[in-house]
Amino acid sequence: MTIDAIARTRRFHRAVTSEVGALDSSFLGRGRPLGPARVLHAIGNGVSDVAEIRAHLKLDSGLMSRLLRGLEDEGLVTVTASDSDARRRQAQLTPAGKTEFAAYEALSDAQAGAILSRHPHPEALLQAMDLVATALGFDRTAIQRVPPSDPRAQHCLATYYAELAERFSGGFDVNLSADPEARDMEPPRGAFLLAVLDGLAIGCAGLKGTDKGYAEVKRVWVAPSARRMGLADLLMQAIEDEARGLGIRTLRLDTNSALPEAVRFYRKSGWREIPRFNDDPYPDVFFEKHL
Amino acid sequence: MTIDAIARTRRFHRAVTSEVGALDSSFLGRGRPLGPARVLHAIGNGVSDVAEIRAHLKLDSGLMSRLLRGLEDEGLVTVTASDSDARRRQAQLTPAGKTEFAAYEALSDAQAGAILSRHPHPEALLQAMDLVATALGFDRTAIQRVPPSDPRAQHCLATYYAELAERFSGGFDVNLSADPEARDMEPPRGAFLLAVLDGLAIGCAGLKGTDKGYAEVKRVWVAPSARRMGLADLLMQAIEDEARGLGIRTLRLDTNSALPEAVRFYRKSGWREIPRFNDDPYPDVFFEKHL
DNA sequence: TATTTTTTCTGACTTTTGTCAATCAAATGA
DNA sequence: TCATTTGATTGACAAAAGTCAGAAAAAATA
Repeated sequence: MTIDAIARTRRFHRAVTSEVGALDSSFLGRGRPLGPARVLHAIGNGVSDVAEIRAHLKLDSGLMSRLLRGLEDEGLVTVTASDSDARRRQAQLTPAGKTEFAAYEALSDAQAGAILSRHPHPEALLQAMDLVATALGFDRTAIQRVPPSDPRAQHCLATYYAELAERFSGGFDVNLSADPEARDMEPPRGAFLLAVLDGLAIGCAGLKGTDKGYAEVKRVWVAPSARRMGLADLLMQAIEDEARGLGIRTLRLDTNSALPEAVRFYRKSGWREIPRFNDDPYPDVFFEKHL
Repeated sequence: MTIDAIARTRRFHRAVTSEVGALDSSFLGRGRPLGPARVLHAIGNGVSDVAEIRAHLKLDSGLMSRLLRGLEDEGLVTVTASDSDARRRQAQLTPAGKTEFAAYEALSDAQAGAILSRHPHPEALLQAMDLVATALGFDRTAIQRVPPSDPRAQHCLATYYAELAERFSGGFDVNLSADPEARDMEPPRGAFLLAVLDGLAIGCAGLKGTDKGYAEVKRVWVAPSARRMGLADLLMQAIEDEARGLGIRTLRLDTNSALPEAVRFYRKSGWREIPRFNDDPYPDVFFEKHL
C-alpha cells in the first residue's frame, strides 16, 4: 500500500471522526448521556431482545441492566419476559419512548440533511458515501429471496432499466422486452434474489422458470457503489443454488455486447455461448450453463 | 432533501461510526485511556502549544493539565515554558514518547491499510473518500502562498499536466508550452497559491509576472474531489488580491476549448475574450480582465 | 429429578471524563 | 507602577462508563 493512499485514508478518517463527534454532541442536547441514548436508539430500530442489544452495543450485562432500568424509570421503555424463553427479556418503547426516539431520529436526519445541503452537488457526494459504506461493510452483505413485487426489488429494477436506457444506443423500453410474469420469478417456478447491505439493496438477480426444459437468468444487476467487489459472483452462485433446489438442470441467459463487462463476466464464469434462442429485440449475445 | 438521500447518508454514518469505534478499541490495546492517547497523538503531530491542543481536542484546562502531567509521569513528554510568553507552555515528545507515538501511528496505518486492501479497486475507494473528506471539511480550506518548488505545488502541477494529457486529443507536453520560470511566479513578480485542506493540496493557481504590461494567470487547477464546490472562485479571488497587492492592473490567461468548464467559468467570472496574444501551441481561447 | 448452564439483576467497586472555583505567575495596559 | 487579564495548575467534586462476583430464575441436560 502506498504512503499516499494511507495518508488519504487517514485524512478521510479524521474528517468523519469530527462529524461523528458532532452528532454525538447533538444527542447530548436531549439531557441524556450517550449510553441510554444508544440503547433507546437500538430499541427504536426494532432490536427488542435485550441480549441482542447487549451484543450489538458491546455492553456489560450489569451496565445494560442499569441503563434499561433508567429508561424504564423515565417511562420510555417497558421490559417483558420473552414468550419462548422467560429468562430472555424484550424491551419495547412506550408512547413517550417513541416520541423521544423520534426526536433523536430528527437530530440524525437534520445532521444528514446539513451535510448534503452544504454540498453544491449532493448526488456526487451520495454516490461517494455509498461507495465507502459498501466498501466498509461489504462482508455483511446478505442475499435473500424476495417476491419481485418487493419495493426494494422494484427499485433495483427501475435503476437497472434506466442504466440500460443510457447504455443502449437506441434506448431501452422494458415493455418491448419479454417482461417475465411475476409468478415465473417466484417459487416454485423461479426466484428473485436481492443482495442487501445495511438495509440498502445493492444488487439483484432473477431466475425465471419456463416450460422449455431450461430456466432463464434475468435482471442481474449490481449497484455502481458495489461493482468490482465480486457481488455478481455471489449472486450467480445463489441463483445456481436456487435453480438446483428447484430441480432445474439447465440455465440460459441473454445479454448485449453494449455491456462488455457482463459478457466478459459470463464467459469466465463457466457459461458457454450459444446461438440466439429467443426473438427479444435487445440481446445479441446468448449463453447456457449446465448445473 | 429526499428521504432516500437522508437514508443513504445515515447508512454511511453508521458504516464509518463502527470503523471509528474499531480504531478507538485498537488504541485502547496500548494500555492507555483514549484521553492521554489523543493528547500524545496531537503532540506527535506537531501541535506543541498546550492551549492549541486544548482548543483542538476541546478539553477543559484542568483536565488537559492532568492528562499532560500523566504523560510526563510516564516519561513520554516534557513540558517547557514558551520563549515568547512564559505563561504558555510547549509540550514535546521524549524519545520514549516518540516510540509510543510511532506505535499509535502504526495502528492507524494498519487500519487504513486494512480498509484499502480488502477492497479490490482501492483507487475508486480513495477517490470516494477524498470527495467525502473534502465535502465534510471544505470550510476549513486555506489558501496560502508557496514557492512553485514546494512539493505539494509540484504534485498539483503533475496531476494537472496528466489530466491535460488525457483531455487534449494530441496529448500534452509541458515543455512545448511556455513553461514559466519559477521566479516569475514568486514575489515580487508574481505568486503561486495553493488551496490546502487537512494537509492535502486540493487546488492551485499561478500568477506569472511579465514585462508586457500585464500578468498572466496560469496553472489553475482544482482536484477532482473538490470540483463544483466553488474553489476556483476562491482561488481566482485570491489571485486577483495578490495581483492588486503587486500593483498589477491587467490580467490575461489562455485556455483550451477542450476544457469547456474552464471556458465557461472565465466567461461568467468577468473575463473578456480577446484575440490570441501568444504563440503557445496548446491554447485556443484567450481572456483578459482589468482589476 | 437433580445438576448444569444461561440470562438477567444487584451491589460494590474502579476508572475515565468532565466541571468549577481558587490560586499563582506572567503579560498587558492604564 | 499597579490593577487587570490570561494561561496553567490544583483541589474537590460529580457524572458516566466499565468491571466483577454473587444471587435468582428459567431452561437445558444428564
